[in-house]
Amino acid sequence: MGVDRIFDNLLSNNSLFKDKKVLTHDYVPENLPHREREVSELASVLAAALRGEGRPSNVFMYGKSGTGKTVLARFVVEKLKSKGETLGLTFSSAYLNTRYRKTNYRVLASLCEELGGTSVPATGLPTDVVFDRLQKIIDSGEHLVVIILDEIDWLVKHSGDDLLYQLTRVNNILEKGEVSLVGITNDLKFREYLDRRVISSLGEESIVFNPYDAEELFDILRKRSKIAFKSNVLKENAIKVASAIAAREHGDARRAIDLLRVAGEIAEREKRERVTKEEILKAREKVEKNVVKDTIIGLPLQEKLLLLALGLHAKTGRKKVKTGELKETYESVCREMGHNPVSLRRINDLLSDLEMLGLVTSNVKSFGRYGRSRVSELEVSPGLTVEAIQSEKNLEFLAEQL
DNA sequence: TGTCCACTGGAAGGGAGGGCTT
DNA sequence: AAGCCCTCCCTTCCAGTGGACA
Repeated sequence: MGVDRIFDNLLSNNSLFKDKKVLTHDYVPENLPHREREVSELASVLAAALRGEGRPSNVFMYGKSGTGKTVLARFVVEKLKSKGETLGLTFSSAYLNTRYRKTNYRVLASLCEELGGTSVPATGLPTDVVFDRLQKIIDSGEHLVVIILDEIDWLVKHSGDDLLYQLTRVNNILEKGEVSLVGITNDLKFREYLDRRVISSLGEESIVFNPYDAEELFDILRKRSKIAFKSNVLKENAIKVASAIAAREHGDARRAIDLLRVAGEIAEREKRERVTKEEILKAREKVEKNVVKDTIIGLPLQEKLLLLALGLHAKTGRKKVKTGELKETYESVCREMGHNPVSLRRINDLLSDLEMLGLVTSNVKSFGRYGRSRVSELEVSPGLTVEAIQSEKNLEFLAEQL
């Protein structure tokens, strides 16, 4: 096939999608079916700003992944901004996921960038200087700023709740601007990590999100697919299957939407004219794999090496490993690859990280006379781990041995 | 009942990479 | 350019600990 024709084929191939972006994660729909209660709860809190009743309370939103917390927060804040506009009021907002920016410094830097459009150097500045900058930015606006902190548990587990405390207190210092915080977490026990003074000011209001059931998912998927796919492409039965699958996985709407998108892509590639149950089932496997793979690919080198060591243990049949044993394997992996191993103390921290990502489970267990250790276990298939890690060139060799 | 193992996890500090001030 | 101070990632040090075993 001539090079010039490679793309011809892909382009001429009649797409099954009408508007594919409707099936991506950052798409915010026109309305949020089955979340009317939550929408009105958040809206009624934020409405204080519209009524001129001063700063709205900080809000805390809990619920498992894919229950609509993130999209709802963005949705309501957007509505608030546009309603404000009609009343001649200005609001601004910032959205930040602390899973990827989990130090105080980086959170503040991101907020400065998003609210003030000024870039902050990656390191070098004292954190309190960045905090001052943020304060000035907010104050110069002379209006309410809504800060949405998603997956806020990552920040707190990694850096403590000092920053959160400072942010809840910042209104006392600000002269003109005001801040309302919307914290989002899928860790239902999150409160336990917080200092009481933070709970009392951050948890002024809280909204709990329950998982969607199969019927609700079906309805959501049907509405989305009407916009996303050309007519008669997606069979009703396929939507049923997708919603049933997602309902079983704690009602994760995001996963369900992924299923539709990937199923559509599979059908296109296989040059089908319809998306059926078959494609959904194929998509299911692929989506699961992709989530895990992307997570692993994004890992720092040392965590990948650790994961490989866990993979080696899983391969030899002893899935549960004490940290001491894991360290031996990990060190031989490092030797093989020509990397310097990190200390035992550091391994512990890395394991905690991997556990938060859901790639590993671990429990501290006592073996009485034989000491006390964390027992870790790989939660994903060793094969998939290797596949993902192979993308890192210099690890290929070792990965082959698994 | 006490001992003692094999760690865990907090605290402090070092050095690489970097910005700000003079 | 020098000197200072910062963050981030990591190390070193160490007190603390659950429970099998003597």
